[in-house]
Amino acid sequence: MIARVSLELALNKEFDYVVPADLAGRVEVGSRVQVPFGARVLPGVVTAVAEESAHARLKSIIKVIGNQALVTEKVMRLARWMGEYYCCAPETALKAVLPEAVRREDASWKERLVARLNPSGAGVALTKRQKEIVGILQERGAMPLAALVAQAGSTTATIRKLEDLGALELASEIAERDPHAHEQTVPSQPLALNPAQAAALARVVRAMENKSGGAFLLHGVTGSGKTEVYLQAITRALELGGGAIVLVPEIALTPQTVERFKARFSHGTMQTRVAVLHSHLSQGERHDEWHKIRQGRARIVIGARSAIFAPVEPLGLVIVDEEHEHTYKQEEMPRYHARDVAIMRGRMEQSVVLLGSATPSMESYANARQGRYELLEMPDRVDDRRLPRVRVVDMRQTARQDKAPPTFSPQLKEAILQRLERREQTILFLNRRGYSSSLQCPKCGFVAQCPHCSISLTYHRTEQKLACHVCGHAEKAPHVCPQPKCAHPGIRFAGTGTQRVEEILARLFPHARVRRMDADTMRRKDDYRTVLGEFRSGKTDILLGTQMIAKGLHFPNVTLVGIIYADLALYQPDFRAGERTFQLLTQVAGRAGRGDVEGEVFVQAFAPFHPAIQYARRHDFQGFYEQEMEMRAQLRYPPHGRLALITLKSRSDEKVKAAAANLRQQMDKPLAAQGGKTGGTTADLFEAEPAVKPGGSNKPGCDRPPADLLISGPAPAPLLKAEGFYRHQILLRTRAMTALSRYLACLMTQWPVPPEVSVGVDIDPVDMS
DNA sequence: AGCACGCCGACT
DNA sequence: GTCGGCGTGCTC
Repeated sequence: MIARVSLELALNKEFDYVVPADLAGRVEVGSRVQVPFGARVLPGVVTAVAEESAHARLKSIIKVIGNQALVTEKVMRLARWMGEYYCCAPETALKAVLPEAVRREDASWKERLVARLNPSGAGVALTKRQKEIVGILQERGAMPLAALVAQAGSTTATIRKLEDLGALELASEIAERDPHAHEQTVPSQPLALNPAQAAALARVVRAMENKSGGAFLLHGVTGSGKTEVYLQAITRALELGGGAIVLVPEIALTPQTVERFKARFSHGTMQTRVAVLHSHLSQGERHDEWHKIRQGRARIVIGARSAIFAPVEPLGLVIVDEEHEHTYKQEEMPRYHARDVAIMRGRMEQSVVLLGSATPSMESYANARQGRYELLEMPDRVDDRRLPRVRVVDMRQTARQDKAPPTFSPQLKEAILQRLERREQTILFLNRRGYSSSLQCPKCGFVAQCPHCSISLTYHRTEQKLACHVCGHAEKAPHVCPQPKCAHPGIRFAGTGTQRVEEILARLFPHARVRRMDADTMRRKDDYRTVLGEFRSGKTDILLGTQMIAKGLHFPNVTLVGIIYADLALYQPDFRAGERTFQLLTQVAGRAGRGDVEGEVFVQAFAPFHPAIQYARRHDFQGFYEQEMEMRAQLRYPPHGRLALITLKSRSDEKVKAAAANLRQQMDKPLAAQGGKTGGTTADLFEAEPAVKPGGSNKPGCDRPPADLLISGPAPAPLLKAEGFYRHQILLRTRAMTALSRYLACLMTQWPVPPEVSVGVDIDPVDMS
């Protein structure tokens, strides 16, 4: 027998190996194996088994890793699609599908010794002390050795002695690491649904019962009870014999979220294990959680991005919560979007996919409008709670002529004071960490720049350092202007960050208990938990933070939300700036008024009439969508067609510029010279796009680019230099992405990348910088 | 990706 | 005379 193996090298090639007789029963599609390759030994995945090979002189598989195929056939298919669509080597795609902890051979089950009574050792004569120990076991049944030692106040040696006497047995058992073992969950019962929730659930359930799959977009305002719909849909999926994957953005993957799912499913008749996959797990925990799923002992998976590859089988339901979140896009190869992979996986496995958001992405909403997804609307909050009243404060009027504008407008200051008096809580949002986003010398104009990136350094006052938020470079903050000729002692802080706001708050409200929550204060694993716990119990009056406080938090006593600079993101050179601002404002505003008292939101802005701000103020998603769509259509930006972004990098600006120009030339060459056929025939993410018809000859050679391809650039990347590399980009626009992917894959094999330059292709880019 | 083999410059 | 530069090419 022969096995075709995909190695962990992006060679775009598979290699055949002989399956030795003693491994014959253990090698199947999806098995992980170790094979000789040249002078080395490499791990790989079996992608096919065959009787013979076109290749003579085959080597043999050295060994099989794990005792079952680690990649299921379905996940393998998904990986193959991913490689094609995202324009990367199939090996790269396959690698993304297994967590490091599972791929690594050494990460394995943790074993521990468990003591239990030896039934045949009843008559053994024992000392008083020994009888006590045996007594504990009689009472408790089996227990881990370590626990028994602790309980009895004894030693391992004593217990070993009892084992020798035949009174008890010690056996090695797998000790499953449960990352949430210490958490107590109180069982939760399904809540009564309001009509909108019930209607949404009914449609999802019907699709699951039909077993034909289907994609849904659940657009529910903040506080409309999306999670309860998810929970009840999962319940139904389990009843129908399927498992479920729940994707949440990494930042939302807090113990609270996980608890909500465990509370519903870890108790009572529905008792099912919930596996959790996220970046805070140790390698061992991740290994155990994954195998729990693979072995079918956990039927519900909740996790970040990569949990979409969890080997749940059969997969009944996939939920993508906060579907618009950018963290679903992986920014390294393979640059996949977990939401889109979810849609594809659902299609391949006839699973129902449910995307949920209060502020859907333009792409998903357009897909729903065009009938590719079924749209489910939940326009009201549960229990008829009102959406908070949003007031926009024009900061241009607040700013006094000669002075820089204050951080707090009188209106917001007054509102905070009111809450402090009423013992209600406030959330303040500013999407900029550090003390100030730049340090400037007022005399000579010097601004501290990162030596490796084209960006100014952020001042962090607590550590007295300047830090680059792109590459992490840090240096000591100067006290005088570092320009030798200037050395001016006064330094101006431009662009207020959360650290500085914290300082200002202490001055304005000396008695208020303020907590700051951003990447700088959330260093340790349970910082998040602690700070939120304190806020919940009322030990904190004002919670100040960045993105990470924008979503999912549910605190009934929060009646005020203040957004310090609403238009920060609007000045970014990114066509999604407006969309991002709208989403962020809506999400943050949604934190207010989740209790009995109506919530109030103050949005401070220098561009108060910008549509993103105005539509957010009126909670008008549709209105925002319509007007944003016009801009997108004019510029042919998504959802009108799709994007691919080619980025070239080099330490030398000259080299990368020349390389980019050369690549563009290559792309402009007449198509005849490139030969080959046109169009895409593989499954596309959305089939309704044949701007290019399949056909033409099947001659080897490159696929032609789609007929509607629009090429722009090369142009310097918005962030020209990052981590020491100069970057130039070529932007591609088309409605036929599959065709474009194929063309690009081929182009990349044919175009010789100049020395000291590297090229990356990003399909459906999210971060354009 | 790595590690060969392979053909031209400054060293013990 | 050798050690070593990294240019092409192969790995089942």
